[in-house]
Amino acid sequence: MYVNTKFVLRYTNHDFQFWIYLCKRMKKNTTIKDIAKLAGVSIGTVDRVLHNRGRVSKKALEKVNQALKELEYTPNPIARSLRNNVVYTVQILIPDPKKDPYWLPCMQGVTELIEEFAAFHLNFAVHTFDPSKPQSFSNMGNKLLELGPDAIMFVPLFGKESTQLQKQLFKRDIVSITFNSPIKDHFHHHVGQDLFLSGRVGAKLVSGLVKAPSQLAIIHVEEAYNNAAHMQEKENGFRSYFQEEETGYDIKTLTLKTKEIREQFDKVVQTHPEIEAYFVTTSKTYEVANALTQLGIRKAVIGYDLIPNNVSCLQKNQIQFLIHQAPKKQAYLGLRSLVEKLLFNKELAKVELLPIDIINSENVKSYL
Amino acid sequence: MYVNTKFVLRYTNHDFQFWIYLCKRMKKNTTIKDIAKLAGVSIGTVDRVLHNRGRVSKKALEKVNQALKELEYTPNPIARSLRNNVVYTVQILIPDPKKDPYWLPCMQGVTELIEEFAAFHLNFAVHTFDPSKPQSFSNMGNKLLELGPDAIMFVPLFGKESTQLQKQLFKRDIVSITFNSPIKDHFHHHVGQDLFLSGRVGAKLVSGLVKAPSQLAIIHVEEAYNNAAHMQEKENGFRSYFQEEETGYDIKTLTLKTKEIREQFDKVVQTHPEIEAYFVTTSKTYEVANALTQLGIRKAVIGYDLIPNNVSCLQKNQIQFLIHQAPKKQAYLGLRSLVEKLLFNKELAKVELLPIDIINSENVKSYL
DNA sequence: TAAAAAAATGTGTACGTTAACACAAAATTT
DNA sequence: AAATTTTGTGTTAACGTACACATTTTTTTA
Repeated sequence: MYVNTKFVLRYTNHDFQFWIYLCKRMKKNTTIKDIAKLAGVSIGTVDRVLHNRGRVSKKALEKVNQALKELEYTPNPIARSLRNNVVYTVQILIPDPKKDPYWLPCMQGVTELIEEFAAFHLNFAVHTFDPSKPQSFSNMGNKLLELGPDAIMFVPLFGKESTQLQKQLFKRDIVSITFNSPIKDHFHHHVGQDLFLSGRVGAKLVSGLVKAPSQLAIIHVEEAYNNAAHMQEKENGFRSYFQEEETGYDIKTLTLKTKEIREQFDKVVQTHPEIEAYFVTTSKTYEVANALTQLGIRKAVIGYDLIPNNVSCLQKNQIQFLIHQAPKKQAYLGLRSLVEKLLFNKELAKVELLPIDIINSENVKSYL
Repeated sequence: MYVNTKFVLRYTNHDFQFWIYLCKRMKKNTTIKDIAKLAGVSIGTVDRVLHNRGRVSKKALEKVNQALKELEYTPNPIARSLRNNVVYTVQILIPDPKKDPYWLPCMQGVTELIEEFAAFHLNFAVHTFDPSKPQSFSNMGNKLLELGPDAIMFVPLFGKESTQLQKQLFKRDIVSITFNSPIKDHFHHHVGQDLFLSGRVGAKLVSGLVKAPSQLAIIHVEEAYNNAAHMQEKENGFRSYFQEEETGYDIKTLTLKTKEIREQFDKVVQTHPEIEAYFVTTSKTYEVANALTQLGIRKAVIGYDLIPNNVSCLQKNQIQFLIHQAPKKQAYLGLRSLVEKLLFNKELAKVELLPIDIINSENVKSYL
């Protein structure tokens, strides 16, 4: 990232790669002053070149550019931030954690980042929307646009509405990043997980717990909002594993509605007693686990997310594995990328995929 | 951490906790100037009070302290760092990655951190020692002491030698942090994993793969260096799980020597064909997996660390699970804590325990 | 009581970047 | 040709902290 400090990375056994690295970094920080001196102009002129502020003769421009090239100048972000009275505003839009506890960790991730960058001139505001109402998302999105922030991070829970917001942001040159839910037309930046791969991870876990031949079920729990794409990716991954790696498993896909989940699931168990393992593609995993427990049936259950209900089932061994989507980490890293873009002009990655954490009753403590 | 910036954390539904947070943070940064003004003295006097440099009258001292209390002053680390000509030196001592690939990621973690803090006045030097020679550790340790660094991070691979180094560091008031290998007498700071818990995680994974009644084996691979404590903690955790949570499993503990591992292990398989699962407490897990493959036997194998040999076995399904000790993350976080202590006087945690990552053939890609 | 010494306090400058400002030279317009 | 605008350039004052040095005040000594 920023190279402008003196340091030594020594490698006792003279590993060459590390020596090169060392040498490259050991040079003294070049400042705007050095550039000015070498180019034979004043620092004011250098600054005008650096910021494209015009009022520079062709001759001076060339000399400065030459000097810049020779000395590999990188601005000192510390000095810049100290001097700069520019206060960047970052708006954050996430689903209301009160409607779905899954989003609570995002708040924590955001808070953590804010504290970390407290020394810089940044202005954050967190806004929430109702995850069951696309209209709520659109409304808040428009409000944020009116505030004219320098950057926005949001959860693109609704495909159409998100794309629309994205277009507006693009038009206004507002840097943006999304996290958690993937968005189809991504000419933008995103932090998330490879959902297809996470489906495969679930499949592998199931195949370890339940030996072939066996009947498996994928359970989609339909939320009020449409995260069908999300669930479908997981299903595709899950199925791909069994198609490519193992034989002897038969897989059913069942879709349940959140509100009638108990009745519907009881029916599933009655009509398909042969199902040995359930792979639930949402954080509603505990619903399946609880239903099975009440029916007095022990089957393998694998699902998503460390929300309290799921963790509780995990610890009672009613769920064998959970896949952790790490919302806190996603929010933290997304916001961090955004801030580093603003402050240090660090390039934003198109997509940043986080590791897929496997959680069981034992390591769960170490993640909370 | 540092509170001195203006920002707003708004929570649309007026969650009170977040409002309080917001209010607390919204106040303007107080500077040394504000203090001076309120106390009716010059900034020089305030500075002398802040740094206990003496030459301040009792009256002035009181006034300044009063002002400091009233305005909740926190120094701006940015400005401090810009001004400060103090260059902190940080020495790092880790086992030579050429002798054991496990340590290579540490180098990467260190490098990453160095780049991140490039804008500050820091001076890093990485040194290595031979993980099979305690003498090598002691020698390098003494050399580092002579260099008189401001902080040291090291891997306390050898108990006795590490404690000795620790004492010297303590005597000289050098901030230090250890990582990866736990050290017994820890009046110091440490980043690592709960090894007992990681043993339990392994046990839980085994119990999912192999149904009771069944025979299990814990394999310790003795390294040239003594990490017996390390392995013992994992064994204790492993056994505790089966004592407390499940019945019907019989567990054998076997200790093999690295050099004669093949012959020794073949004997184990011959004399104990009933063993259904192997829990290997070191990164030499691939040795067990390879031996089993050559003998044409399929058993459950669970072990430690994402070194290339292990990953390769994992992908060929010769190892079912690996527990990731995240050496890169450990090195990165340890060094980061150290640096933040030096630059921002942030308090060092006594112990920082990282999550215990479970890796299978599918999610392994997302960790590399 | 004056001079010298000691103590207390204030001032100025630097860190590197940024941008307003001043000023001269060149290019236009009147 | 004079007046005005445009353009190019250098100077300087912040941002907040830290410390050397200058200055003032107080105390001690002769």
